[in-house]
Amino acid sequence: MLKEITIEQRLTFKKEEKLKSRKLIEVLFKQGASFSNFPFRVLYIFSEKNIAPLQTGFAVSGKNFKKAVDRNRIKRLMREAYRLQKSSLTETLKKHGKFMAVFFIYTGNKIPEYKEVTEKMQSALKRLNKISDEAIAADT
RNA sequence: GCUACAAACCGGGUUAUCGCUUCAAUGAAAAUUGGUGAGGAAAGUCCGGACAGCAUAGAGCAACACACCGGUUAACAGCCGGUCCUGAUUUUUUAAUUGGGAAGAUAGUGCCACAGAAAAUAACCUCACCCCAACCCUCUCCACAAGUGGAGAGGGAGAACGGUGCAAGGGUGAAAAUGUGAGGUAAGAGCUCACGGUUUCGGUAAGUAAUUAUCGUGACGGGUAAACCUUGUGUGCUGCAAUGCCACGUAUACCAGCGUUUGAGGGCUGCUCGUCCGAAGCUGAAGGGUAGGCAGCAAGAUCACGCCAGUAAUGGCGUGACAAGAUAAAUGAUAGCCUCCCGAUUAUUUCGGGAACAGAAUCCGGCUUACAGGUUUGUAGUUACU
RNA sequence: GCCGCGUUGGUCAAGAGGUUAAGACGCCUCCCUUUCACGGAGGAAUCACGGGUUCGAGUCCCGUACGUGGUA
Repeated sequence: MLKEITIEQRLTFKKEEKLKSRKLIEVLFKQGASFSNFPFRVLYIFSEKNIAPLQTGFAVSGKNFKKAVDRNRIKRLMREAYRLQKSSLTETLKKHGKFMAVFFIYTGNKIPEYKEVTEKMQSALKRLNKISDEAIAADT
């Protein structure tokens, strides 16, 4: 089991997988659906054809964290947790030719521990997985 | 050695695993390999530049900034050295360290609450003297009701008003016309004199100069220019979201105003001028589209070391180095060990917690603010040893 | 990134360098009323913070903190 996972794939987070298009972000904020899973608020939308099946962005409010150092720290933790756990969602999207844009916003007002971020990210991704499954089922 | 102060510098290290940015090589591609990757403040955006556009960057006014002296620089309100004034600290007290200031108040205007006679023209009160009415005393003459009245002369007394002196004094107040003593006077006064104080000008000595010392001469009329202002010097305006190019995409409908050679409007400046564009549209309002890429953009007032000039800031020469370039924005995450700090336990140790301030966005020179801990140097104090 | 503007009771705010810092709404205390409301009397401000100029700063100057606007 363990051997298979390590050989199977590399857990990367490349430039193509980052949500960078200003236009798509605007659409996402205007029309995208959302749910909140404290301390995250997650926005998502099924998009047109794109260079990668899943594009993601991360944000931290400047109101809660005034120092750039703190914002960077939280974004890095979120990115790391996402990178290590996103594989299953990407796989299902790939299989069915779906494209998705997701945005994570940190709404808490304390700098979190890495452990906490991983746990919460896991549950958030699970929920996203469920949503995409439902969407695929509705299509077919 | 310890303590205090000041200056300069450093501001975690290492191993493993998994990632990110960018560059190079290989490859058809996927990718692989190798290099590379935050700061002293990257911060605040407070000054000064470089660079770019605006006409070739022009003129005047306005506006803004600066202001002891010398040096330094690409430039500055910075920095270095010095002079004077003023506050704070310290038993080196005629000193040291440090904070703040220093063009002009004799160019003009304004303001100075309350209190006070008065806040700047010197007025007012008070004071002294002169003039002088009432009044008092004495003498002479006249009248009669016989001790009073009137007139005149002399003397005393000196109110109010007025005149002269206009100086000192006047409970205040942050601030009131140079302080003390003597002379002088009707009373007084820098009115005069002596010793001082502040200061203009001139001479001499020292210094590049600010200035200092000293001599002579004159003056002595508050404060405030971080009030307006005057003088001198400087600044054209806008900023890399500047600017140039490529790609993609749309639509200018309706309304209002101005104008069509008699010149609307525009060229990123508050106004005026000048100048250029403009042979017909322009502006406002409303609406539509795009918000992708490349250049700018990483070799420079660059950094490190050494030598030389200089008190220093800084400059010159030589050698070596190439040292982030992202764009919803990389420079990281986890674990262990070492180092340091705090707490508990304490011969050692062990356990728990923590790792200063803080994250490039066109680039430099400064300033300001934040900063655990450490290193070095200098000065002062103190103690011990030789 | 770059360029601006502001900060006065709980809130909205006025305030030519000069006595004890207007006003409105709200809050608290007391009076009136059987009680509530209305009405009346009174109270509450480190003028964001730290320096400086001045005899004297909410006001003028410098710095800091916080808030806020514009800009492809």
